Amino acid sequence: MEQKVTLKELARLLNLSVSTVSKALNDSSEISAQTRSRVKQLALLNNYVPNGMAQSLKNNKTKTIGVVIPNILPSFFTKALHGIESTAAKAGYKIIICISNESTEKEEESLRTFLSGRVDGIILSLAKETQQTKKLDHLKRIIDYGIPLVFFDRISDELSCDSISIDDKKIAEKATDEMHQTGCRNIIYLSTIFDTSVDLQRQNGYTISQAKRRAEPYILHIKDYAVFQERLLPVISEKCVDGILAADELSAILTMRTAIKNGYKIPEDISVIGFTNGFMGEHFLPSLSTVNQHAEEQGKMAVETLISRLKDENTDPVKHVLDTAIIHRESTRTPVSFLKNV
Amino acid sequence: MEQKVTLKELARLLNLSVSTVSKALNDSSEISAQTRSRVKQLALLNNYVPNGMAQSLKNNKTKTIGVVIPNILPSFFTKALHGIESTAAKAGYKIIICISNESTEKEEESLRTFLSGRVDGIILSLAKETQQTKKLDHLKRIIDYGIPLVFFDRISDELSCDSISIDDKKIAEKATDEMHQTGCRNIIYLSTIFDTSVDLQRQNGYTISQAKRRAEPYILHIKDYAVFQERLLPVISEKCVDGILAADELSAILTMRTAIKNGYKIPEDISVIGFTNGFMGEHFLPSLSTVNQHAEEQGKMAVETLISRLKDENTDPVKHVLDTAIIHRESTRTPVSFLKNV
DNA sequence: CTGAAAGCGCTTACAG
DNA sequence: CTGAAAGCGCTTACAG
Repeated sequence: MEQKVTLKELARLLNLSVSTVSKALNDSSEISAQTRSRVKQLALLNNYVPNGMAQSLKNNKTKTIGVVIPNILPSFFTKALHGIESTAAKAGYKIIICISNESTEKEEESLRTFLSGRVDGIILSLAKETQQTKKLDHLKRIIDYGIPLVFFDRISDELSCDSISIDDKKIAEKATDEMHQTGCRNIIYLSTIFDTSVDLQRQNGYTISQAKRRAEPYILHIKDYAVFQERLLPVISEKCVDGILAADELSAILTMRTAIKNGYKIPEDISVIGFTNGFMGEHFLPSLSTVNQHAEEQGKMAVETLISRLKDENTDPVKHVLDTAIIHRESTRTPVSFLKNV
Repeated sequence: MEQKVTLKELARLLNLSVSTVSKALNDSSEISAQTRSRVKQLALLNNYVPNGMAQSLKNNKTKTIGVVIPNILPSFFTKALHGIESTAAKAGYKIIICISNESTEKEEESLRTFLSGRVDGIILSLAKETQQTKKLDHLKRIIDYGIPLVFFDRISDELSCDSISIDDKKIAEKATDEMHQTGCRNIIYLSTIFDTSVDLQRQNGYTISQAKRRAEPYILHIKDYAVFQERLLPVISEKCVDGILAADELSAILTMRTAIKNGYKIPEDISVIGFTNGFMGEHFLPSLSTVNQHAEEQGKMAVETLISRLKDENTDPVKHVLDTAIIHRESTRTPVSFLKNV
C-alpha cells in the first residue's frame, strides 16, 4: 500500500516550498514554466491527488451537489437522477444523494447533513408529507443559511427559490380534452400521490377540462397499491368509465392490468393516459400513452440552474416551467381511428 | 442570511477556549457536566453545525461511501442503489454516486475523484467494457491506495476484495432445468449484457443444463435493443424455440412483446424466464417469471461488508454468494399444469 | 520567480 | 477541569 503523497512530500522531494508546488500545480503564472513542468512531472509520477477535503475547507467550495428525492424507485425519479448525475459530472460536480422516503423527518435529516458545508448547493423534490403538511421550516433554514436550493417537479411556491417543473395543469387539461375528442364520455382522474403539488395541478387541469363540457369531475384517490383493483373496479362499472387519466406511471399500468384482466379492451372500451414516460409504460402491451414529464430534462435543468445560481447569487429566483406534450401510443384511440369507428 | 457559526465564535460567546468547546460538544469526560450543558445549549441556540470538511480533514474519515454503478436505469441497479442508500443512511453514511455508463474511462474518472480523500470506501459494480477488456489498473490503484473496495453483482475474481453476488450459474442451470421439466424442448439463452461476469455465469449454467440432456446450447447475443425483434424472431421460428432464458429484465419483456405481437402464446408456446425482479416484469401481462437477483439485499450487504471492512482492515476478503430462487409467475408453465396438458 | 506565514474549522495530545 | 499549541493538507496575500 502506497503512502498517500501530499504537497509537503512533493515539496521535500523537489527541494521547493509547499507554496511553490501548490502554485505550480495550479498553473500559476507566478511560477517559471520550467519549475511548473518539473513539479507536474513528479506529481504525475507519484500519483499525486490533491486532498479534496483540504481544498474544500480552504476554498469554501466542495464541487458537490446535494440531491434529495422522495423515492428512487419510480421511473420519474430514476430518470431525473440520471439527468442530474450526467449533467453534474460533465460540469465537474459530484452528487451526494439522500432519499427522503416521502417523510418530512428524513428530509430534514438529509438537509441537516448538508448544512455542514458538505455541498455547494442542493437540488430537491419535496416529500409527499412535506407537501401535505406544508411544514417548510427545514427548507427555510437552508435558505437562511444561504445555501442555494433548486426545486424540481414537486416544488413549493411559498419559498423564494429557483425551480423546475412542467405545466401539469395545462397538460392534464389537454389530455382530458383529447380523451373526450376521441369519444370518451366518462373520464375519471386517478391518483396515488394526492396532495403533492403536481397532483393538485393535474387534478385542476382535469377538472377544468371537465367543466368545459359540464361533465362532473370524478377524482379517485387510492392510497395503497395493494387495494388497487378492488378500489378501481367498482368505479369503472358503476360510472361506466371509458377514460382514465392516471397521475403516475404505476397507476396507469395497474389500471390497464385491472381493466384487461376483467375483460375490458384498451383503448376500445377504456382509454388510459399516464404521467411519466417510463420503460414500464413504453413496453407494456398495449403501450401506454403518456405525458412526457421530461424527467431527464428536469434533472439537467436543475443542475444548470443551480450552477448559474452558484455563480450569481443576487438575481431573482427563476421558475422554469417546461412545456410538455402527450406521447401517443396504444392505450388511447387516435382521433382518426375514432372517426372511422363512428 | 445568518452567518455560519463556528467553534471559534461559540468559544468567544462563552468565554471559553475552542478546545473546551470542542470537547464539550463531543461529550468528553474531561469537561465538567455544567460546562458541557452550557456549551450545548448555546450551540443549539445558534444552530451550530460542525463543518464536515474540517472534521474529515482532521479525523481522516468522511463518513461517506463512494458508489459506482454502470447504469442507473435498469431496475436492478435502481433497486441496488435503494438498498445501498437506506443501509448507509441508517449507519450514518452519506453516499456519493457516479455512473460509469458502462465505460471504463468514466469508471476510471469516478475512481480518480474518490482518490482525493472524499470517501472512506467504495462500492462498485463493474462496467461492461471493463469486464470485456479486463483492464483493471484503475481498480488496482484504489486497492494500492488502501481504500476499501467492495464489488457487487458484476464482480472480479482477479482482485482481492470483498464482493457480493448471487450464484448466477446455479440458478441459470435450475431455470433451464425447470423449463425443460415443464415441457420445453428448444430452450435458448438470450443476452444483451454479454461478456459481463454475470452473463458468463448464467450462460454457463444454461449450457450445463442443456448438456445434461445432450441438447445443443443456443446463445443469442443482441447488442442493440433497436434490432431486438428482427434478431429474435427468425431464431424463434427456425429453431422452434419454446423456452427462453433472458439475462436481463428488459430482454425478457421485449421477448414477450415480440412473441405475443407475432402470434405466439406465453407460456403455452414459449416459456420465458428473466433475471432481476423488477416492476416491469412484475406488472407485465403476462407477469414475468424471474430469478430473484436480490438487488436491494446485495446493496445492503455491500454496505454492511464495507463498514465492517472499515473497522477491520486486515482480515481476508469475504466473497458473499447469495442463494437465490425463481419467482414463478405467468410467463412459465407450472409443472402441474404441464402434466395436465400431457 | 520563490518562500514564509497565516488561516480554513476542526481535534487531540500535552501542560497546568 | 480548562486552555495553548500543533497539525490535518491545502491556498493565497505578502515579502523578498
